[in-house]
Amino acid sequence: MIANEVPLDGRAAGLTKERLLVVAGELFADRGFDSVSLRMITDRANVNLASVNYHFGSKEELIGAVVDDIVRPVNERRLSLLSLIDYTREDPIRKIIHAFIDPVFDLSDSVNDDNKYYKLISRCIASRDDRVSSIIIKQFPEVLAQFVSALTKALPSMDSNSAHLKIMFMAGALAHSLFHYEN
Amino acid sequence: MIANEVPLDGRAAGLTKERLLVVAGELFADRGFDSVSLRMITDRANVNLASVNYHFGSKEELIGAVVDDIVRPVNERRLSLLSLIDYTREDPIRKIIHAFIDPVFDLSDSVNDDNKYYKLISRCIASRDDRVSSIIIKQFPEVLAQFVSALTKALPSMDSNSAHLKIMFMAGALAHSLFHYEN
DNA sequence: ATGCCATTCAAACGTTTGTTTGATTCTTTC
DNA sequence: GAAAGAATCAAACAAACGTTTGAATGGCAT
Repeated sequence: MIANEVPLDGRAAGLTKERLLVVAGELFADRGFDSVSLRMITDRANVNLASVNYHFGSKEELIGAVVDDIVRPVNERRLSLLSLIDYTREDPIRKIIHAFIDPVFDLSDSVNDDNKYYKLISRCIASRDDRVSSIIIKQFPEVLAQFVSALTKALPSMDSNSAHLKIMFMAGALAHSLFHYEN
Repeated sequence: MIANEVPLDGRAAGLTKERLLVVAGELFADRGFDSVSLRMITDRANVNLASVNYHFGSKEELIGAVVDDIVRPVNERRLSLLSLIDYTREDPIRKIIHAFIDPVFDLSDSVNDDNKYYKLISRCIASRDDRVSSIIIKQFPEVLAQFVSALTKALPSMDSNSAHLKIMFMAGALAHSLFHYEN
């Protein structure tokens, strides 16, 4: 009576959907998005091949879900840290840099087996693949703009083009460091 | 009589082989190695599909040939510049850095249409794809070792692990800058 | 127990992939 | 000019891809 027309989404455990996200993330991290087939993913996850299209619609949307799951919390934490900066106090630039970099390393080790998230994030940053970048591009321009704005606020003499380049440079160095990080 | 059993390799012009290398390089730079099919390449090059396997043996070996053509001269110039450094004079570190970076920009503009070589080199550096890295890995460890050695020579207080990381960091920043460089 | 609905499953779909084949064309050598 | 060999071509190959289908399964409310 109270709620009979409620959708009741998370019906039956939802184990396979979650397992797909985890396994797909591991494989994408290790081999890239193109080289990993749905059959590799479903075999390793011990689920049926069709479940990818059932739960996500397509491989492309699976990639989007995996990437989004990883990138979103990092970017949210970045903006959160950035908003806390007091530009009247000392060394705001150092704090800006930390606001960009630290959230990547805040991922708990249990979730980051074999540096999975490091590899995955760096694959996203380094990718010029239209499908991936169009997914990340939804979030990153906002983040980029905020950091450019923060940098010009901390260094009024710097124009925004220059700030833009410096943030990208930092992102690239970070991505590469993550990508080739071992042990 | 003089030479009847001589192989005479470079027989008929070899136009298609060269055209394959050029076109494949352009496409690999823009879309990555996996996403480009042999049919894309041969169509754009106006050659027959089978010519790839005829001239190179396989797609993998074509990738190897394309990458090698681009990376080899850059690395050779790097080592050449590095060997010229006089460590008793001023600012050897700056020269080491320039020895690593400058050769990338020495590529003539005519060969580097649409930043093709920038994108391609950065794809190689950023790639964890086994096929590509196993090709580059043949050259790069030597280059890396030489630069680590140079850096520890210029900065005796630095251990080789640290030097190693710094070179990789520089390579990553360079790759990312090249990759997202427009105009 | 029955009907309902979300989920899982094996099997097949049509494409596209890299590769191979056998005939044909062109160039070179004697 | 004839024989030989390298290079090109259209066509087909098997394998792998993402996706779709229709039946089987499971739990839940009635």
